[in-house]
Parts: sequence; structure tokens; C-alpha cells
Amino acid sequence: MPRVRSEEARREVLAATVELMAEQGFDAVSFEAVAGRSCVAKTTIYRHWSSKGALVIDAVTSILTPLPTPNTGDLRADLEACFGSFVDQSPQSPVNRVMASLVDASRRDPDLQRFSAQLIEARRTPLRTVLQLAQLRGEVGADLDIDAAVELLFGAFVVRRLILDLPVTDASRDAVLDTALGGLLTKVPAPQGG
Amino acid sequence: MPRVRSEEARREVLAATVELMAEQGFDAVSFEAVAGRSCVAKTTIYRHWSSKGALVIDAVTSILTPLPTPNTGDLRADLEACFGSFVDQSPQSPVNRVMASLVDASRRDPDLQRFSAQLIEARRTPLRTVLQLAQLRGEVGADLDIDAAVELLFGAFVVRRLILDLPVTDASRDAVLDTALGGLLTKVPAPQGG
DNA sequence: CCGGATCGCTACGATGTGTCCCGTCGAGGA
DNA sequence: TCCTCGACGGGACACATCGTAGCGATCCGG
Repeated sequence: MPRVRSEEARREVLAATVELMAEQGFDAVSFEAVAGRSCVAKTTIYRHWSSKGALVIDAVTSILTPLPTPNTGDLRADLEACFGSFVDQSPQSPVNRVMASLVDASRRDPDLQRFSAQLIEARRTPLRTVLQLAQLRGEVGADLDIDAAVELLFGAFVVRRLILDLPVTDASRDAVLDTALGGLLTKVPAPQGG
Repeated sequence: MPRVRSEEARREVLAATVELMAEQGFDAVSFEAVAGRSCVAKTTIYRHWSSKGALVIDAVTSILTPLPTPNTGDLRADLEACFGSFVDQSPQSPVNRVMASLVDASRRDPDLQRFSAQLIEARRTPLRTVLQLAQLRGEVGADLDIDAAVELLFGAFVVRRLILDLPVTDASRDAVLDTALGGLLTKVPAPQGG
């Protein structure tokens, strides 16, 4: 094990931070606790991260996967792809718990606030894009309120994962998408094929 | 100032707990901090509440308003009524912040978990009921997935309030309801009237 | 007037946190 | 080979906070 401890230590520290945040929440993340769990000296962690917020931001960033913006030409398929990453994750996935704790902590830390706002936007943007593409194709009406639609779809999945702590299954995803696409009120499909 | 301090002290303690939770989160709620803010001796608080969880549950309960289940005969009006209480609250309302923090803390405390699950159910039940009534009236199809519909509606408002920290205005509420009721896909209303 | 109970204040031990200081180890240059 | 420099790890320290125990003060009811 050569002297490249730095890089390995960094990964261990970030992993420990994620674990702590997932298990005990943002407030349980302290340099001391992270040091104890990561087996990296407390002083070393202080040298690399100037504040708890910076550490948490790096840690959360390390577990995020970039979201693709699908464009299959079919809204339903695009939406399924958008929420595909949600289906894979188990409800007790660290990502869910970390995000829930991050959202709460963001209310009291401007840096975290900006960071989590970016994360949320990154999750909503593909949805918005997919809907705009569908609007251009005429698959959804020109009068569709895209912001409201994003709020509905995004909200359904986020609430299920972060608040209800339920898994997003293929079945639940299909039910939500079917209901959202078709709407609540009784109606008949548009004559043009979609 | 007579000897009915008990009752007054109780209110002050619960109010201080709510404030603390709203401003600094669940973890900042300690018997010490509550005592300092409420001007009630720490030992007195310990005598009345056996644990922090019990104190928080009482405090949250004290700020909740019961949700009526409207039954106007019209789904849209019922839904507007369901979300009417959301419109009044400003985004920085203590209720929002308290609930956000409670949801996060619930992951680590079984008692809080049960409590917050009850709260969530209490918010979702009126929605489910008005949808079922609409289904009986034929206003929505018999094949409507009510659970999915609840998830969509509930999610949109909860995410807006707890995660995005945006106010629920009449305009945003109407947009969400219009979009949900009509659905995303292009369509025409059902010709039949009931 | 007095007994009982409740409340508030203070002090204490325990725990956890952030910072400072020093010893150690590996890398690169003379 | 030897030396110097920089990074890492460990220990010690001061400080803040938490939960608990003990004691006096105050008020209700008889």
C-alpha cells in the first residue's frame, strides 16, 4: 500500500459520511463520527474539508448517478425511462434516506440549500424535457401546464420514496403513469393514435 | 399568576418545541433547549414528558388542524376544499418545517414512525374518500386507480410544500387539479353526462 | 395554620466536539 | 546514502451540552 492513501482515504471518508447520514441523519454527521467509522484520522478529514456542509455535498455527489433524458418518440416510454432508476432502488436504499435527510437539513444551510435545489432541478429537468417533446409531437395538448404535470409526476414518486418509504415497483409506476396520462375524469381517448 | 402554571407551562413548552423543531430541526430539540426557550424549568419538563419523542408528538399534535372531508357532489370542488388548508399556509409556516423534520426523524424512531404514518394517513384519507364518492357518482371511471390518483395529488402538494418550499397558491392549486383531472394526454371529454 | 405537592434553581458527572501539538512515515533531491 | 519536506495519525486539551439529583421556595386544600 503505497503513499496514495489520500485517494483511498477520500473514498472511505465519503462512504462513511453517506452511511452516517443514511442511518442517523445529517446532524449525526460530525468529523469525529466520520473519522471513527472511516478509520481516517479526524485531523486528516479536517484538512481536506473545511466544513460539514462541504463534506456532505461531496459525499452525496459521490453516490448520485446522472439521469439520462430519454427520447423514444413516445411519452409513455420516455416517462417509464425517467422513473426507471427509481424502480431499481429498494426503499431502504441509502440514497433515499440520504436525500430525505438532505432535504431537511437544507432548510438551515444556504450551501446545502443551493446544492439540493440543483439536485432537485436535475431530477425534474428530464421530466420537463420529455413533456415538451411530447407537446411538440402533439402527443399532449399545447395547453398542457407542463410545470403542473411535472409537479404531479415528480411528487408522486418522491413522496412514495422519501416520505412513505415504499418501494417504487413496476406496477406502482405503471399505475401512476396510467392515471396521470389519462387523467382522473371519465373521458375517451383522442381520435388520433398515440 | 396563580398556581395554574401547569397548564400554561404546558402550552409554552409545546410552543417552544414547535419553534425549535421548525427553526433547527428535530435533533435540536432537547429538554435543555426547550427549557431555555419556554422559560419553564428543565426539571419540570422532564417530569411531564418521559422522552423527547413523546414531547415532539405532543407538540406536533398541538399545531394540527383536523381536516374535514368535503362532500359537495362535485369532485373538483371537493378537491379544492381538500387542499384549501394548504393554500392558506405560507411556505415558511412552522407547520411545513415541522412536518419536514418529523418525516426525516421518523426514520429513526419507531414511535415517531407510527405517529407520522397516522398523520400522513389522515391527510390522504379525505382525498381517497372524495375520489371514491366521485367514483360512485360516475364522475370518474370505475377503473380509476384511486391509490395512484391519491399519490399523484398528495405528492404534488406535499413536494411543493415540504421539499420545494414553495407556497401553494390558488393558481398553482388550480393548475395541478386541472392537469390531474384532465390528464396529460390529448383527449376529448366524455360525451355522457353521468 | 399546616401538610402535601409542584416548581425552579444549582451543581454534578458523562459525553461529544473542534482545535492544537507532536511523533511517524514515505517521497524526492543532493 | 542521507537529509529535508510534506502529509498522516494519535493524543491531549478546552469547551459546550446533555440528563440527573438534591434542595429550597411557592401555592393549594384542609
